Amino acid sequence: MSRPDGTTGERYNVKETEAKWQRVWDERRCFEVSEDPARPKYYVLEMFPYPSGRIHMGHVRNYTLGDVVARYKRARGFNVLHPMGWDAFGLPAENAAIANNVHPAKWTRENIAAMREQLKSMGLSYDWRREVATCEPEYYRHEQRMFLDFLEAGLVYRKESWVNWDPVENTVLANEQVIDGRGWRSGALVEKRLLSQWFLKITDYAQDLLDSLATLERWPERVRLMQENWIGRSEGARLLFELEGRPDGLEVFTTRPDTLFGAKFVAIAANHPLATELAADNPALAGFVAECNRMGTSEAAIETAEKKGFDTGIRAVHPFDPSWTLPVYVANFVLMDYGSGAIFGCPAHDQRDLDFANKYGLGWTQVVEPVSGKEDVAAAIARGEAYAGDGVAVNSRFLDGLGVEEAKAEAIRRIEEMKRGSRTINYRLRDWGVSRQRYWGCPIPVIHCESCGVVPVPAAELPVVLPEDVGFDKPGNPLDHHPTWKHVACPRCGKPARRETDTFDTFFESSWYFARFTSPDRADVAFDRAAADYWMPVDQYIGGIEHAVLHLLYSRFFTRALKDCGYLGVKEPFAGLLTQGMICHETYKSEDGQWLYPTEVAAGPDGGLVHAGTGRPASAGRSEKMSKSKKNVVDPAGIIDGYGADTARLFMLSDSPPERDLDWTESGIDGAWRYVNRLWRMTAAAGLPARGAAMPDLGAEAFKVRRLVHRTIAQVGDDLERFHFNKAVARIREMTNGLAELDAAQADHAWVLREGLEAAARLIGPMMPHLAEEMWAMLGGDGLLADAAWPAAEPALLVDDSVTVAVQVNGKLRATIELPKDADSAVAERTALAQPQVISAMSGKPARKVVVVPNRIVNVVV
RNA sequence: GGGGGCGUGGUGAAACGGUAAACACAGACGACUUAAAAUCGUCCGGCCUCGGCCCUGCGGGUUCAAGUCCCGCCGCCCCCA
Repeated sequence: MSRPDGTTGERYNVKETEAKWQRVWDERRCFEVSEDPARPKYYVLEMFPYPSGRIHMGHVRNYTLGDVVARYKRARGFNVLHPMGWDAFGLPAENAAIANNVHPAKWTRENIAAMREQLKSMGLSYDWRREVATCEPEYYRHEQRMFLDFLEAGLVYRKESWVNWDPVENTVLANEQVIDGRGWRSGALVEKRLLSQWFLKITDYAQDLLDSLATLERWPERVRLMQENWIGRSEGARLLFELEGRPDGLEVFTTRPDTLFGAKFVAIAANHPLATELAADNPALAGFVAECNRMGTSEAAIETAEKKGFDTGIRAVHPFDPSWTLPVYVANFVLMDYGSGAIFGCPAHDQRDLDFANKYGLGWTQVVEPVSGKEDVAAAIARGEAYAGDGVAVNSRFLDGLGVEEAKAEAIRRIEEMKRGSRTINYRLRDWGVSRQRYWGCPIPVIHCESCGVVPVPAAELPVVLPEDVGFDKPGNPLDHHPTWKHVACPRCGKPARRETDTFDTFFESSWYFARFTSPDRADVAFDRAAADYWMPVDQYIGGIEHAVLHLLYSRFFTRALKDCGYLGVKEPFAGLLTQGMICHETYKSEDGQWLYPTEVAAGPDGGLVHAGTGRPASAGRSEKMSKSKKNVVDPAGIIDGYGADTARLFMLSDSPPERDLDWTESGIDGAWRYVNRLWRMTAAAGLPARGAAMPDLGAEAFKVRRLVHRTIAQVGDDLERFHFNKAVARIREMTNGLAELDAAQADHAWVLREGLEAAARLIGPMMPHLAEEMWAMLGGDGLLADAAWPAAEPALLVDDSVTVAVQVNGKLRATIELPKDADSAVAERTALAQPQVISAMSGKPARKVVVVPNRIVNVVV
């Protein structure tokens, strides 16, 4: 396939043209915006990138989608805010520092500069004046202030807590950063450790975060579902089991109080205070506890592990029967942070409890009888399957005969009556641990004093600037090793004290950046309230589905917290959300099974694939998400350099809907490239009448195409409103095919061709802005296309005066007929029945019924 | 195990319950060319007795009409366990 070769004349010179228009937009400050109460605002935001140093195809797709929306809304008259920035703190910078002996700050800033240039080569309509980088004190000083305000507002607390410890990264991981018991980045097996940590009270907002999901109508249903599941509200009861021979009781959480009479044991978490106490003088138990602590804290890890327990010898008294006692086990499947860290086990109706009871010979009693009576609970239990379904209480004294829900209510009522517990709502969501034992992050602005305890850094002393003179030669946190930084005087008593050396989880920075873009220059406050009130919420947020839970949930929480602390006026940050699919590519392997880059593979002489360097055979595997590890990546820089930004953008939009995965193919990009050139050639070809020339009388052919042009204008607008970019592209191509049929030598054709090309330029404007601008200039358009209004279709041309109506006999297509639009049903029926194919299909039988859907179909039933 | 989604030509995909496969990619043939590339044109789900018949993972159902709605399977993907 040919690539731009720089020749002038008949060829479209992409490089020069794209650079030219980028320069013009820049010089004329086309995309710089400010608040304008007179105009409707529209805030489009793409998830800001981590500055790894190079953009990848996922970025190209993400930012193309955002740019189409931004440019389209601008053409529609909105005051569009479209900013870009850098999620600049994080581990890779420290890893690079260790590996290459380069300071994280330098590494990050250089990466930002390189990526900024790459983004600029895409021709994105950002207001670059608003660029922020989260690693700069000008940015993070505000979040230090927020933290102090949250502290003040009671939204922050510090506690000793069991954490997921990644032994490779030497840091704490959030539960959601632990996948299958391993660190999400390092892949190392996660351990449990007890550390003093800062927590944000996201659980205070659990109910509102859940309830408000219903208001997020322009969010994908599945993202809302994922958040709902993540928050994990469950209703149940807390109840007290007294312990024989001990003054204290054991508080147990259960969602199934109706199964209390099926209880066979009580189990507590390995790090439950009672377990800790008992382990102190019981080495065997201490050993068991230690074993449990080596396991990850994730629910999945616990679920897949073999159920194990340790009998403490203590007996718990059944709340409904003082003479009935149950053994108390320490069990590895009970979570300290869920509920109260203690459960009672009902083997007949809970799978985990049954597994456990079978292992330790604890027996079972059926207390729920399935209503249908078809299922044999005893037989199922014999097979090792607990019955967790609905039914009626049995063997349960005063609960007998009640349905599961009624029995739950009655059990709770009795428990409350006895003052042994109460109804509770429990959430799976836990408070957000934000402390990280890392250097390249925002310092947590507190000071630890021997006499005063934890003292917040006074607001006037912010920001606590991350020192840059640190070394990475020792393991652990360089802030700890810094000779002077952490030594300060206590702000309260003046005695020597030390700074907190932990930094914030980097999800902290990304939880408010969207609002910072509304007033990035304000040094004194995080947000100019008027600007934030004007622009927020983000009207359309676009990014990867991988952030469906974490980033989006933290941002929703943060926005609420900021609202409650007087920073913002809204509680939901993102009114609309579009989650784009991944970019996939075929994978390749050499004959010895090594992954190969697509550029290392070539077509062999016999039609198969070969390794381009060695000529040895290679093989292609299925298309998978582009990843460095599988080498199935294509560098966007090379594509943009070779084909231009417009070609890359077009390909990103044309073949698949945005939320679906996109297969990157060489032939696909070639196809996009050919179309870019086709449009340019059609425009460059001579013979068009002057702009604004009066419309001549149009012949049938010209009129037909003109109608196509106007229909396309209308449809593309609809498609873009709904983010059906692939359909918009298809329709524009269809229109182009129509325009190509015109003969510019005929005056009426030429006139329609000019109108059609102008329309094409305007319609492709959001998608291929450079080509559009060039076409607009060639066609003699006024000013910049970037500033031009979206075209309007002539309504009269959108209605056809005749329509093709399908004729079916018994639901099978037999003929199509041309009818005047809105023809009378009787006319339609008569015409349909007169069709020879219809008559023959009816084979002489009378029509029993004729269904006429005007302008669409006639169905004859015989 | 629970929840959600998807399943349409060789491929990516279109299709308010109303003419399945628009628009592309790949492929085949032709025109232009000394030739190639580019470009332009024609064909392109299957079967076929050329009149038709069958086609949206499989099996049922609702409807005048089902890719679309309902039920049950099978397969794949995602999330949670």
